[in-house]
Amino acid sequence: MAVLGRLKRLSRLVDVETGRTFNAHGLDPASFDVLATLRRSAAPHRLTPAELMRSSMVTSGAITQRLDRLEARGLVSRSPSASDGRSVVVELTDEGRALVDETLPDHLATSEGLLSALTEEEREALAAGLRKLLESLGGGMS
Amino acid sequence: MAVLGRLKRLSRLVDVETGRTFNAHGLDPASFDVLATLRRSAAPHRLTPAELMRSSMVTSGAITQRLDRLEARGLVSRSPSASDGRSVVVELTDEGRALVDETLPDHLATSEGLLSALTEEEREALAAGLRKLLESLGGGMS
DNA sequence: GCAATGTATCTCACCGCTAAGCTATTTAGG
DNA sequence: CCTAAATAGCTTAGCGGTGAGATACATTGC
Repeated sequence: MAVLGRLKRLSRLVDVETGRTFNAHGLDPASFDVLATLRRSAAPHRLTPAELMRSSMVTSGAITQRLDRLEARGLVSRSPSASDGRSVVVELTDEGRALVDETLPDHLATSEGLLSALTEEEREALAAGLRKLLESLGGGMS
Repeated sequence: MAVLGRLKRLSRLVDVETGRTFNAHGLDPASFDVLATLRRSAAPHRLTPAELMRSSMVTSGAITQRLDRLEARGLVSRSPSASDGRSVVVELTDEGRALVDETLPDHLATSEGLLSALTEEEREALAAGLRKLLESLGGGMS
């Protein structure tokens, strides 16, 4: 049972630490989440709000508002989908790509730092346990 | 690196699942957190807002508002501290104690269910990894 | 074809938290 | 003493999220 409590506390600590990195680049975790998801997608880094929503596990309303903010800052663009009249295509602007490319290395370094207490073996054991739990809960894409 | 992503997703899933249990008893996670912390404290289940704040890792403003809600529902009482004029003593009412006692078994069952995919050995490995990480991050009380 | 259902996105009211700042009280130092 | 700093709790503005619902378009089955 101590497992779930630790999981929660650790997740919170990780959020705080990674959030610091994002702030240093003028981003908040939610914005970085969207930008990084777009960046990870195949060039030309275009996704629909629905895809972003599934990736981020937030509601459609949250995605709309995140995109509003990012679009207002010129980091992403929204344009109507050619193939589906209900849909929208979200794309990283040059500025958005530059910002996420500048932030990502720092974020990776922060992540690495957070795990530095564990040996490679321990990390794998932890990752395996987490994956198994995620799979059992149908959390998708482990 | 997959570790941190899984950690976050799993933590979120756990929040959703445990939240369902709390809702079934007319509680939200934040309220249950306070009630359960009070219940865990030695009889007569009294703590100060500052103690609750440290236990829950939220800001003082959040505790004030949680207590406002709980007090309005008659689940806790607030009275001035006899020994420190700045301080307040929060205490479970009979009704609050009854509600948390009714909810706790369900919560434990839910928690157990969430971990049911793991063997005892796997749980211990996971717990050990999480504890080591928490310690390395100075998260306190592992 | 067309009605019924489903899907994609956005809108809006509400909610809980944070961060900053307030008041009141306690503690520490000159 | 008595001021200065620390601590306890509360207030409030603002933020990002949810959940319900609206709108528009797409798909399915008759």
